[in-house]
Amino acid sequence: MKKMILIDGNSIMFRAYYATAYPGAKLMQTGQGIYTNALFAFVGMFEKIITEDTTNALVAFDTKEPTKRHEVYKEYKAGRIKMPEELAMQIPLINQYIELTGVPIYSKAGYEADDIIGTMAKRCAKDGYHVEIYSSDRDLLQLVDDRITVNLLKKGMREVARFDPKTLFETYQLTHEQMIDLKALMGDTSDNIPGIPGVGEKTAVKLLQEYETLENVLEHKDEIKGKLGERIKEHEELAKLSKQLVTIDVDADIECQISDLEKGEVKTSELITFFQNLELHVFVKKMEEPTAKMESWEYKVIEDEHELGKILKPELAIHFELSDYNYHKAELWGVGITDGKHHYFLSPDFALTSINFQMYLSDESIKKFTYDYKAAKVFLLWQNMEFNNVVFDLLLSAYLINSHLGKEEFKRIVSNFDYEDILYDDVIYGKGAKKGLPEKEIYERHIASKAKAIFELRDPLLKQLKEQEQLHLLNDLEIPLSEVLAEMEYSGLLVDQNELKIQGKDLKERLETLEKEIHELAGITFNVSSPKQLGEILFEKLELPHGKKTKTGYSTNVEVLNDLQKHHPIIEKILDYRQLSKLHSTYIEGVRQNLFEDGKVHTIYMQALTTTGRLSSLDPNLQNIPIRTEEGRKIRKLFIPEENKYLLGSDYSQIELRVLADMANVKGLIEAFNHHEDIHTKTAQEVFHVDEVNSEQRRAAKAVNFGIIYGIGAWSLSEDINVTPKEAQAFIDQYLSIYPEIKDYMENIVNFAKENKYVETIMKRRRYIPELESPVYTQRSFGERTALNAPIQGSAADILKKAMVDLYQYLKKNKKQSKLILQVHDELILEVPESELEEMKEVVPKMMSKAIQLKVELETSCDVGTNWYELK
DNA sequence: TGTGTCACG
DNA sequence: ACGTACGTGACACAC
Repeated sequence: MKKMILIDGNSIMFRAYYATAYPGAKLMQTGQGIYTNALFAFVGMFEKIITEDTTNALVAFDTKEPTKRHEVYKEYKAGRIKMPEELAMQIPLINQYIELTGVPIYSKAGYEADDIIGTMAKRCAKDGYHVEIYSSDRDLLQLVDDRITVNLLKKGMREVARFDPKTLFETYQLTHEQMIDLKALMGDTSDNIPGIPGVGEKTAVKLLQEYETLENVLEHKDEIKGKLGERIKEHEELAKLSKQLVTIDVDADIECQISDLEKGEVKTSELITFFQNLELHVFVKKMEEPTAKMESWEYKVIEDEHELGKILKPELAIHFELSDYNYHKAELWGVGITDGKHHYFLSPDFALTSINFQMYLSDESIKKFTYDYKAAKVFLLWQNMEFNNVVFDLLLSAYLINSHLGKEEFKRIVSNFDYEDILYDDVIYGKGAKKGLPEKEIYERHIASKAKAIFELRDPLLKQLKEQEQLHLLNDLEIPLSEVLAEMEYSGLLVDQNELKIQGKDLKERLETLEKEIHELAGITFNVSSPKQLGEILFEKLELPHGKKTKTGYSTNVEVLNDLQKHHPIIEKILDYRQLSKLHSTYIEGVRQNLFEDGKVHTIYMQALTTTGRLSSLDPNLQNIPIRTEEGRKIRKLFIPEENKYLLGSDYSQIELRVLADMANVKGLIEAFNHHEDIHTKTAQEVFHVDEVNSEQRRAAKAVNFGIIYGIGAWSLSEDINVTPKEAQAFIDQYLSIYPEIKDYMENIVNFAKENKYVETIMKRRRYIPELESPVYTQRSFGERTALNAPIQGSAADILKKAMVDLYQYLKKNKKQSKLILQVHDELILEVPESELEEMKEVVPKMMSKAIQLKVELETSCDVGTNWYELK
């Protein structure tokens, strides 16, 4: 039988909006602040309804105009809350989406979507179609018959309840005709339909089971006893009016024809662009799947040394496809190679055993292009192979052009440069537990296609880098840094396994004791690690005064707990428990899980991830090892140098403030720094007009100095230094009058950002700030703070990176055994043999200080120890 | 998978 | 009326 799908657009749209706009939810938005939550949920539902084999369908919408129902009953739908602005803004998007799917849309002034659906349903059923209606409005159940099925969306939108005459009767013990009378009797608050006051669903069903129809109920009204009978007699007219209102018009005067309901072609490429623009990437991925790319190019599988020998030459793009993001333990899935004209695939076995290939990759005089040089280089180091003289890295280049791209996957990066001949990794390999290799031809081609993309994007990206004056940044900073980081990661950091065991055992025991004590004090056992359970115990069972609440319950963070210390002895224990369990699970267990057979941890420095230009570290994160509390700091004893070596650490003193002093040309700061004054004390002296600064004053001055770097606000500063927002504001004003150049800088940089849509660092690293154009205040304010902070944080990152490259080259040139092993944003840690200790104590801090020439000196400190704990 | 929490610069 | 400092990563829990 021919199938016709009729969709109640309004009803589904509302359901889509409210499914994702529950109280406290943060509505989904694009970077520009366009709301997309309703669209997102609508598409999800729509895709389930409209499938590839749908041939006939219609989406019906209401219009704003009054309807016939308003004419007979002016209170119709009165009191209904206005459509939220956030939803109204999405209606054009939803319409646009439907149009792109090829499904016809219809609406007509004076008619509700219900009436359009009712009328078309009957017409189609008469014409021999089987009709499937989709809505979340139970009113439509009156349309059910042998040829019309109504599907009601359930709450989570995950499933639908399907009603045909049989299931309808099973569910309500009523026929479809009786559904109308049911509503007429009980009314409907959401549409402001009165029904008979005092009659609800239960009573209405009972009446209909006895008398079958509303008319028959009214006819026999005198038989009905008691209050109910009185009410029916009294409100007979209301019931009749209600019936008129709830009856769907199945013969509406609409010019929509069955022939108009043919589904058109999906406008695939436009739809992809639509989703891309609205940052709904999940749907973009789904679209890519069935639209396999035009196979307008061929690749060749290279299987022997002879063939390989013929294709190896300078300036090939080479892509190593690895099974896992953690390349220290990943396996190779294949290698893609291209010279721009011919494209090749190498199997993992061949690539890793070929002598020709090994020689080629390690050759320092042959230039190569790749994507994620560091990943390939480290992977190959584990295979005892080298990868040298890479002069173009697609990942790093894209990251420099727009630092937001670094977080994206290969496909999304290249598609940003309008290169579309690439599929998503998810689509090829699956994801999560299901990740694996598909058919040979599919993944070989995918891997070769990546090499092709690297090659073809090289020229345009280099051109753009040149225009943005960033070639230096790529060639002399990021690519050399990849080599430095590769060696650091591969070298790894040795862990004292005995210390790990001792600290682990100690922490475990103390945690068990604390847990028991906490349970005793609470008078009940519960999971102390569960913020939910803890909140209930503290604020309901123990009735402690609760502070702020979170989305899901009571807040139990350190701040809240500290304020509760005096109320109950349990709090101190909980704070201890929290601290120790953090140390145990994140650091002791974290390190243990990431230990390699060589007794070391091999972190991964993400070189193209942060939007500011900093590195980040993972598996394990070695950039957040505790130091602020003595208890936590002991974790640093786990990390030791190799035998007969020392750890040497050197860090910049207040590099970000110095960068600010330089970039904003702040006379007062420059002078203070160059006289080696304590900058916070100096600031306090100026701000408070005193010679002798007390610790409170210094703390406040320090908070402002920091706050300035983050794009300070009076409110947050007041929280930080415990004064009223007004006092904090006065404090900031005073600060800015002492350092007027900072005030100018703040204004200038925000204006620059608004004009150019980006800000840049000393070394021309860019960060685009789309939030500045957002209509949403919080987004825009965030953009302004970012404009202030990114150049400072980013320049400091540039400088340390430069120092790393300089130092690495020095060590290499002078054939030193000392090597860099850690970078923590403003400090470097090296492993140094005793014989080089004295030299390195000189060289390392000096190279860091001289990495760049600023208007202020870059001071550095230097410490040596036999474990990380001993540094500083 | 999202949330709360907390470790670092 | 509203928000309420920049940049990260990891863990446990709850759904």
